[in-house]
Amino acid sequence: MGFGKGDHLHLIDGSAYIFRAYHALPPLTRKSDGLPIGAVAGFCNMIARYVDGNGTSSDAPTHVAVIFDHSSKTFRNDLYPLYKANRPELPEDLRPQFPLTREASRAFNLATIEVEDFEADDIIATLAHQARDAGGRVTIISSDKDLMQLVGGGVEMLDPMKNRRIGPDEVAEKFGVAPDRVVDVQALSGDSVDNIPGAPGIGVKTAALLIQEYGDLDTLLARAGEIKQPKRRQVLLDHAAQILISRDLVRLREDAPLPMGLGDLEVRAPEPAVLLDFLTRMEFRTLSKRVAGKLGVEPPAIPEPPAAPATAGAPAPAAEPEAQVPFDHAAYACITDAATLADWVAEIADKGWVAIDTETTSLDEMRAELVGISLCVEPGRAAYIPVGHVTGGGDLFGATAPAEGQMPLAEVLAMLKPVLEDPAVLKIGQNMKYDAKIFARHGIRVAPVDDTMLMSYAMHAGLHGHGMDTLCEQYLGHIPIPIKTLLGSGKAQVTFDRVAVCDAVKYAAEDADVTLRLWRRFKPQLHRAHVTTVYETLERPLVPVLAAMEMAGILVDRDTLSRMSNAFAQKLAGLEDEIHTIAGEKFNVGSPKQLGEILFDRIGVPGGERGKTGAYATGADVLEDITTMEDSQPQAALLAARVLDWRQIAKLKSTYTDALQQAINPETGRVHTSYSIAGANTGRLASTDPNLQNIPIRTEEGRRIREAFVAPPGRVLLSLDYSQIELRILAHIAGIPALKQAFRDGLDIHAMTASEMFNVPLDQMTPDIRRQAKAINFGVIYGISGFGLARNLRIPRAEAQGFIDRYFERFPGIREYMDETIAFAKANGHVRTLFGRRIHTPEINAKGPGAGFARRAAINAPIQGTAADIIRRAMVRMPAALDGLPVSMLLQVHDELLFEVDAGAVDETIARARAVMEGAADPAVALDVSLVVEAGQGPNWSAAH
DNA sequence: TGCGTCACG
DNA sequence: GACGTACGTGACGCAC
Repeated sequence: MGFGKGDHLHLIDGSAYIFRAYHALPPLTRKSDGLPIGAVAGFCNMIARYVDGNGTSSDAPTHVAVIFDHSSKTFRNDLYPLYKANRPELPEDLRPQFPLTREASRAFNLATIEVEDFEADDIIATLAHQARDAGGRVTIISSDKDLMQLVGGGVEMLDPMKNRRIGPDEVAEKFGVAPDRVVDVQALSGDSVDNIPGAPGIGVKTAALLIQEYGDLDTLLARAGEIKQPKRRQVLLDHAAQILISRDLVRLREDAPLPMGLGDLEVRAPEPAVLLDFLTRMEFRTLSKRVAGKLGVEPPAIPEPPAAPATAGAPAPAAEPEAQVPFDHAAYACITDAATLADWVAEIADKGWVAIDTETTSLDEMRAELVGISLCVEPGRAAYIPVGHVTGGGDLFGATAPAEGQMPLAEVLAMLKPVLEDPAVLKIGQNMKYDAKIFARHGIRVAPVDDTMLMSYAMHAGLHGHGMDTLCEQYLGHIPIPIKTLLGSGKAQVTFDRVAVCDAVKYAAEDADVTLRLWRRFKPQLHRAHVTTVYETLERPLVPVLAAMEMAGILVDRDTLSRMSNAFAQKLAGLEDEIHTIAGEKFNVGSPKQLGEILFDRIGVPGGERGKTGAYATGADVLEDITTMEDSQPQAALLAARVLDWRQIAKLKSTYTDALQQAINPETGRVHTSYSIAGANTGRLASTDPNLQNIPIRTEEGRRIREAFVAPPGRVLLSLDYSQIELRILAHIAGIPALKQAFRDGLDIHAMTASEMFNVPLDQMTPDIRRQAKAINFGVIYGISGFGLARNLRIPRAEAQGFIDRYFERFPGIREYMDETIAFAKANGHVRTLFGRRIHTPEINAKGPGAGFARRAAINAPIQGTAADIIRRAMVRMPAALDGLPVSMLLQVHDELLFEVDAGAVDETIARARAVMEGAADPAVALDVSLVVEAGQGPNWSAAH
């Protein structure tokens, strides 16, 4: 018994495991008595996976311990009473699970350590220290950044979720300094989670810079007076004591009194009787069976409680967490013959649902070729049907041949089509719009569908992304096989058809498996989150509508773009020469860094603010200011003016005239964008590849790009857009009588605002006064601040604040709306639109500047989100309303819908589409303000406006 | 890959 | 009283 050179100690951060397990799993209870055991179940699964992993690892530990926090109060509370003071209260159903997790750890025969008055982190630090001194190696199984200070000299970390090793390089990447200086950086930057104060206004990046420059914290504090930036200098001088306390709080103790020595931690196999007894008492059926199988003993019998009554529709949540059915890649089938596929199809039809996923050669659905299809009908049982895999391609000519043993694509599709189109079989996907488009290109109309991405979006917008990897990790506690491991990355990246079939099976089938598990979890949660209506009316029905719009695409005239590109190229060359002459030297005009150095260092323009990277800011607002310095800085003023011209043209050329030509699909001759439904937190769509929601319009030169978006002969483009929809929604939600009346009277709303605020009669309104009022109106929607308005209008801050105060005075209701919205967000962690869409605001109760962002976002979200809901409702109803007319809906630009229609059907289309749009809130919400839609038409998008 | 910049609503 | 600030997006080029 002992520990020395060649030994390898694993230290498992048990407390972190518990919290991870608790949050990853639904609130499960023990069947027989209702004891909450979700966290214990998750904990056991993680430990079981860990033990299994060691069995097959060539780098298995010789010693291992699981470390827990003893209680929430430690010596750090004596150092700083507010330590961890803003931690939320421990959930009621978690506390009783703590002793059970200790018991679980012991049942797996793992040394289990906790020490009064010390955190788990200190015990880990102490053990790591001892093991290192003894000449052994240490792996800390945790992703807690607070442990990163221990890395180095034979100690490394392993992130158990990402299965990623964390060595000195990874620590340096996170903190910007070597592990031995991490404490210094943390002392400066503080930590809002643990309520460590640090130095106000200094984050990790600034802290790392300072430590890099001065070597260590003590030197930095001793020489703080030398710091150039006045704010930083003052902060360090004023808060030295607080920073030193912070260091004591973050520095881990290496002298925790331990109840055992390293030698006592030798790896021991579990005692089957002890472990199975524990699992049996917890009533973990699946895990008991699995563990018994591994240990080669008979699984224990656990009496099955009486079955719950069957419910209609979606299946009830699994009795045990989904994680209890392991993701076992070996259990996934590869379907290569018709008989097997027929069995699967029969089972799908019988079950009434299937999770489905397609593998293709491209993310662009309009160009992607189908490579394989995966199916899953119950957790853990999934299959992959390869149809388009190839072999070869490595030689000079890249010749390939179809991989052997694949069913013909046509036969597979013919067999699947009946279930895919069967109204009684629900097709479940993750981002189904993608798969539906692939199938549509093969003549299959997939319906009905459910989409786990959209379910998550309806429930969790603002909390996290909704991609499969995120959802799987968050809700299933599992990291799916990264696609990169199959395709590689960068230059060496290949398309999915080049992946060996046996590798593809594991990856593809797992995706369908994950999707099905997510669906079983999310489906019953929708109504508990009160977002069933949102999902059923604003998300799910939008999938086929958007798929049709994207497949239709818009006709773009390549010649027009090409001519414009050439003209831009000439103009750019001329401007570039001129700019170089003015500057007196050649430089890259497109480099903000080089431009800044010329303006501020060489020419000597006063001011010049540096950004995060240390380069001067040279944004349009900065350059515009410089153009006004004709008298004092004539050279710089001229240079700035020409650079602004150059930038505008360069933007138009690279982003629009050049890129759009690339985006024209060779088969259809049209441009097909892709809308992300779950991209923007507020409910807005986002357009990508290419983005057709930011085609220029504000300047004359830019607007000409829209002339390249055309209708084919005999047809016209038709644009319908909501007039002032966000201000109308504001008038309704905040209940502003003057604003509502103005909309009823059909007034120019910005002029009315100006008149009301500045006491100018409408018939004496000047464009400049109206412009200011317009900025204030928008400011209100954005969660106005004096600073922001001042910057926008380029007026003194006090004056801007005066405007805002007057606005609140003249339009009572706005202030109340803002206060109530923020209070709601603080109490509930989310805000809602008029149609019930939830937008989470997790930062609203934060301490730092994040709270300011969150407050403004919370004010804006119900307004922007309600507008987004309204146009979604219109879009969902549009196909039925336009049925029979020779028209296609092509694009959505937040408050505008663009159609392509036969010239003879324009009036009828306008009438029907306008009725849908103006009535889109009905009958769910009766708006106090009517919605007004303006229409325009023409041979191209510019003319249609 | 992150940042600065700029296009849109 | 200080903090940093208009809301929501996506794409491009530069510099690392």
